[in-house]
Amino acid sequence: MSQRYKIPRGTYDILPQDSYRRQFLMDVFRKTADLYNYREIVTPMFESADLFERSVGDTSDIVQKEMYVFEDRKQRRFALRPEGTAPVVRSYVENGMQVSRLYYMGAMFRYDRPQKGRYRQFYQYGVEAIGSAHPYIDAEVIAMAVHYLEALGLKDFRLEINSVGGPASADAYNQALKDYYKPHVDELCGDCKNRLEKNPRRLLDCKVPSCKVFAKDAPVMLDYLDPEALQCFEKVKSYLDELGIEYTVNPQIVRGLDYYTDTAFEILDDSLGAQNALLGGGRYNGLVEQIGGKDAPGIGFAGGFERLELSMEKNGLSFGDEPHPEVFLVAMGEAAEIQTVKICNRLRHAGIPTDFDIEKGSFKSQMKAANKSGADIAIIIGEDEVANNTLTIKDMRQGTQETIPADEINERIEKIRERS
RNA sequence: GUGGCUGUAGUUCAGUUGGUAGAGCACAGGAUUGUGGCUCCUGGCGUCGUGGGUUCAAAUCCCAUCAGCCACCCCA
Repeated sequence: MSQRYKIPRGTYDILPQDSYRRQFLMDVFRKTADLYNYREIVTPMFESADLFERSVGDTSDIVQKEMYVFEDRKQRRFALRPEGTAPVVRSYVENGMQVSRLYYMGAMFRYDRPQKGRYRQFYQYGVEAIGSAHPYIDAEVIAMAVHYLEALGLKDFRLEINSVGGPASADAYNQALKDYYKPHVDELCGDCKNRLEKNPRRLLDCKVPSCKVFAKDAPVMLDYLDPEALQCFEKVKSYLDELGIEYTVNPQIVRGLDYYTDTAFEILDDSLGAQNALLGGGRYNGLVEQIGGKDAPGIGFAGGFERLELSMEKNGLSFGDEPHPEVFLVAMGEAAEIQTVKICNRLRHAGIPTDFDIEKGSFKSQMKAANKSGADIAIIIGEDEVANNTLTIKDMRQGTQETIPADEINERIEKIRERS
């Protein structure tokens, strides 16, 4: 026997019987983005590794231990994209785009240990609004995220926002944290000892009880914001209030990507388990310039479809209807088979989803197939029908049927469609 | 990268102190030779995740490995 192959770790197949669910999530996202006048952008699944190292940050976990890096045949270093913002900004710069409101959907890749809501290849939806620093845009982007979740029927999520300020306030705050934690270095866990030097903000997130004790009284980020950032944050909040969007300010939100400035936010669903972030985002006012473009502010968010599905299942929400044929043809005998092929073709070209099973032998098993297909209508074509140039139309829901002249088929189908 | 639990038919799982495998669902056919859904009947040799070890004998015990789930971590 030949080798049986297995799907790579941390990946999954979307099987045909489930694909309409993902399609539904994508359709609703597109419709929501249309409402806000955002346009889709599609970028490659891989980019220069360097792009992510510089933007996401080479001290971040994503770059340090989760990125799929490879060389091509000419020794160029590439990475499977671990996130969507850097590629979109790269395209924005490369194509000389002006003020842009963009959305995207697609696979992202991170080498991580799989668990509930976490995969190595996962699918994200996201938006980026580049070119405006107006605080309304912050609120609009957040509003769109909330709008999308509500359009799916979700309710049990909460929005948390924060501001991490610009580079100046970030430096001041990092210094304050270092000063605060320094006297307690010996009491911190190993991870936190490293964090103290590299990224003191992460200390606030530590789950180790002995470290948590200190987090409670640690300096608060908002106290170190420069006046401009603080004012901006206030405005974002008031726009959210005007839009009727509920939120809580959580000064401890720490986003794991280095390019974030000012507004940062997350939408969480606590019923999801350990991976409870439905989506997250924030401003990145220095990123465009850093990637080589003319200085321009930006803000965006990204979320994972997998977690959306978990949350929707948990709440028993609908993913729309599973596709099925409207008409299923049942043929008896060779002459009927040719008729069936022709009628099927005609119905399909008339825009009516139609099918039949050419493999099935007995009448009975064809009827079973018709039933299983979910079709509303079965059209039976047997020897009698061929001889008399008629068709038997059966309403599968009611169980009623009628034999009609073959050329009345379209109007009869129309009638039954109207009823259902 | 670390830890815990698990790995038997397409699927969900059972398998008693080691004696080389079973059920529900699904699927297929039939009861009803031109009528589905309900009911009943019939149909399962499946590398017992993989490799090695202990034993007269391993799905069952031991080791390794791979995979899944959950948690740490990180985040979507």
